[in-house]
Amino acid sequence: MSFTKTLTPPLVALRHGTYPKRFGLKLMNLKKLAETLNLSQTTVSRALSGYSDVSEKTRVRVQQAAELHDYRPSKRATSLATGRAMTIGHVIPVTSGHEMVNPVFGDFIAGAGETYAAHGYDTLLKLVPDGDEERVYRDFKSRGTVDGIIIHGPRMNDRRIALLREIGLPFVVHGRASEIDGGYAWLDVNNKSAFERATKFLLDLGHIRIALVNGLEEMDFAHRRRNGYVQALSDRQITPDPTLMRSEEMTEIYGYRSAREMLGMLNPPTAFLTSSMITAIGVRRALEDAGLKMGRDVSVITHDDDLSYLKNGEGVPIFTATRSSVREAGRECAQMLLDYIRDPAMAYASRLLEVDLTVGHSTEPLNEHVTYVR
Amino acid sequence: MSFTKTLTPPLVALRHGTYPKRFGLKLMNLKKLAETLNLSQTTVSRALSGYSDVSEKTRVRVQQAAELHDYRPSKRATSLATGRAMTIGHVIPVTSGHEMVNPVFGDFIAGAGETYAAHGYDTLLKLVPDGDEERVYRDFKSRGTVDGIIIHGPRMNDRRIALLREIGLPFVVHGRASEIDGGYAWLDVNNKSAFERATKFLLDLGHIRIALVNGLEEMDFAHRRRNGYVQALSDRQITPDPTLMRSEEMTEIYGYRSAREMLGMLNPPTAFLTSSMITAIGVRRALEDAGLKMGRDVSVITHDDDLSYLKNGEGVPIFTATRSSVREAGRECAQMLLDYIRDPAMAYASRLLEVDLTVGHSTEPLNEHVTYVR
DNA sequence: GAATTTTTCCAAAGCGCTTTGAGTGTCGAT
DNA sequence: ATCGACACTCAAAGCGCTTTGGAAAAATTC
Repeated sequence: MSFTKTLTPPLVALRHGTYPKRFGLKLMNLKKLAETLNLSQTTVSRALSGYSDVSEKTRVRVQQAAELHDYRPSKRATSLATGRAMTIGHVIPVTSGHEMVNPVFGDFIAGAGETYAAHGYDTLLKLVPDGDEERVYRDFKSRGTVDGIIIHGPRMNDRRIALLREIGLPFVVHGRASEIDGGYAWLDVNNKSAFERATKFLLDLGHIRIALVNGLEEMDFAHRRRNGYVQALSDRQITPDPTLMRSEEMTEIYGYRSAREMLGMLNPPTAFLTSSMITAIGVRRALEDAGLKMGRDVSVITHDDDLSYLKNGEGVPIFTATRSSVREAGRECAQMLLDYIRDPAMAYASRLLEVDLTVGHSTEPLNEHVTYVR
Repeated sequence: MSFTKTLTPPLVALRHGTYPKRFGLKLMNLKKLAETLNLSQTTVSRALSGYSDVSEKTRVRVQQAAELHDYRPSKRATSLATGRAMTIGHVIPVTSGHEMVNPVFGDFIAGAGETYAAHGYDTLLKLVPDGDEERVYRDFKSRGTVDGIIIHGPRMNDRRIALLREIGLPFVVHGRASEIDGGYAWLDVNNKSAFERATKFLLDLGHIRIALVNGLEEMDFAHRRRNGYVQALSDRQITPDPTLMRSEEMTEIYGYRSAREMLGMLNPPTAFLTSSMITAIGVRRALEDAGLKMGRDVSVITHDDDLSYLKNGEGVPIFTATRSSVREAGRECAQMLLDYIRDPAMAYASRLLEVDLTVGHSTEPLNEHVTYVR
């Protein structure tokens, strides 16, 4: 009797023998532990789970034995028996062409991870090429890999939301999807208000030609930021100039290139509004290349996600910025999801975080006497 | 009969009812599918797994039914039955005080994730406070949560390596641990050679006072880089000047502060060697604040992990750099680990990646006539 | 056409846990 | 002595899969 497998991975993963010899013999399990203690599996299990069911004396005895034999219930078996994976999935869309892991993601997941860990949940990371999301979600659901997921980087009219509702997988959106009315849980930064305030701040300093170096506008957050920017200009009867607005993936290079191009215009901007610190750094580099001093000659405001490795200066910030901690957002999103998993009958929660507008060295009143070297 | 649980989470997670009603009824499972098809569970299972055991005709029939009912075998049940979790763990140490998720991590895991996905493995992310590692590893092992792990940020004489060997959990180290001889699988960048070459390059340009703005020196990679730097100087009969060497977490601020301080010295450095792009950007900012032009006045070389959101310029790089793609490292580490899990009898593999030294705008021959404004 | 091999299918045992429903023993109250 | 109440403990039934060891049916050989 010998069989072969014809299907190839990844359709079906390769099978090997049982668990490697090199890595130790069989582990302790509930059955053996119960035998050792002369107790039933039930009692041992309940003792370790802390049910009032079992006497204090027995519980202590069981716990000590468990410790002694380094026993912990198998996650696989527990989750099969309980029907809960005790795992949360994070799905990160990976757009081919410009594959990149958004730098804010690290801090977000650090925040979320704290919350999960405190509740006994694990974090599953899934990088998903555009278009594959549906397959992944359905897979999560039918294979029971995770108990819920967090959606990153929502697009404007994100199809994923309807999809997940249909599939029936608990989820919380980090951000929002415009044009989809309610019916899902989300946590977002008040992007519109943030950029409206930032723009007004620049206007108050006398700047009129304000450039917007935004993220990709199919991303919901970028769209909202743009709305805030346009709103502020309109409120002062200024017609937004399309040549001053850019929209791309927020890299350093993009900031540099955009600023460089705009500074080369006949009627260049006197202030920049950027969507990330990295991009702002690129803008700054372009300014310096052009012999301009940030602040004195040209003002810059950026959104700042308060990333751990990219603090906005010590004391007075380098950049005037609209700040909102993405790590904190992670913590809160995670809590929302866990609450929701615990009680799915709960109303959909949503939370809108206001930003701080902190003034740094990068903004000053309009300087009329800047010479642009072209 | 009513029981209560006395232990509190997270020691024991709260129990709830079965899976939420809101999220759909019971899913299709093997038993039901087999009934539907008038076949045994065995046959259905084997058909879906592609064993030669079952006839082509039946296999097609089964696969179509599976598709129709959106059936996929439960991951929980499969992994209990096979004894394999089909999950790889990534353990990221989180040092309290300066909690930060290293920015290179995102790209590394993007690379590793590609490899895992291609082999049907999931990625589990675990942020672990310093000192908790042992508990986490033992937990992984005894609960069977993962099939293997990748170790990040090895320290010089990292205790984790011996520990994991003792516990018997397959692992691959991203980096190395000096002073531990063999007996484990690793993949590392040739840090010593990289920094030795970079230093020689600067020496060849006439620079003598070269500052080293390094990562934390308890990190193995930083230690090796320093060795390379010292080696290059010694080879030219230059005694390393301790006042020109810094070692800290690689943030932008740190680069700025270090450069600022050193530029204020009586005998300031004419070139900087930094351990990350982010730090180099800080150095650059300090130079500009001091009215110096990078390249012309002061040279800078940095290590560049080739991060997706922080490319080193277009065309001619901004910074002369020792480059090595951390995403590629992720891919390779993952492959090593999977190979190892597949065949634990395999010899421990190791791989040393050489770096490219690419010349950019940030290095020029020593300029004797720089005026330092203090 | 009988004997043998090959192909195709299956019943049942396990993987290691949780949980239900019930049983035993003790104790104060009747 | 009997009863219910309470405190402990347990056997057994799942959870949803994979895999072993056959067995029946079909194809091949002699």
